[in-house]
Amino acid sequence: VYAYNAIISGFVANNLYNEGFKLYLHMRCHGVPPDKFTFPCAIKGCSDVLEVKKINGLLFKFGLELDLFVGSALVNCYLKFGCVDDAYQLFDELPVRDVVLWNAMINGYMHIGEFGMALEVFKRMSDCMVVPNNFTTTGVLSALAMSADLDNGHAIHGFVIKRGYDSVVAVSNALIDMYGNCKCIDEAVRIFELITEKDIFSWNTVIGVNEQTGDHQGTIEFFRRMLDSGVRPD
RNA sequence: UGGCGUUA
Repeated sequence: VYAYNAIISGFVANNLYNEGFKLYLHMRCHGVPPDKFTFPCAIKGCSDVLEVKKINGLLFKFGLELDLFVGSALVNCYLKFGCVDDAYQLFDELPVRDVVLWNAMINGYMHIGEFGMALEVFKRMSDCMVVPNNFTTTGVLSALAMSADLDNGHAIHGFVIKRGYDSVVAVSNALIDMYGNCKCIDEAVRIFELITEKDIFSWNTVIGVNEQTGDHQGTIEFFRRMLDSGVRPD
């Protein structure tokens, strides 16, 4: 089982979802019992909801129905396929909810365009004394960017500074996107300039934000700086 | 050997 897990995990980590899932089926065919390491990867490898439900039904047999890692993978997968009710029911049944599980709910709602629900879950999470991490923060900021919600965006920005997440590139990138979509171009660019290690997301986002203003010269200038910085355009 | 995040 250890060997199967290692290879399945390798496949899904490299986006070879079908290969990963096929290997999971292969191990089942050969009577190798899967464990709590197998399922999160196998779930990620599922390409349709029926396979996910099949695995979900199997969990009881292995006593893994309350495993947080398996549960998070399921919640994530259900929301990816738009099965909000299944995801919520699972979330509700898990007795212990860690930050990753909350994140899976928030980002799942975001993924299907339910920005209001994403924000609701975020608030509930804080009520439950679970501290949002930088994954949570990037997800919520992205939801606020999509809904151009500057008020909540400002509030989250304050939280980001309080917790020191402003040193995390992905968080800064999400802030740039949020301010950009809220038409606060100067603030977006200010945050961009503060990033010490600008990545491909930083450049793409700031270029997109700047271009919205119709300032083509500025956009070209950002692009030139991007090339100079050694980040390859994609 | 395991689950969640930012642009397009």
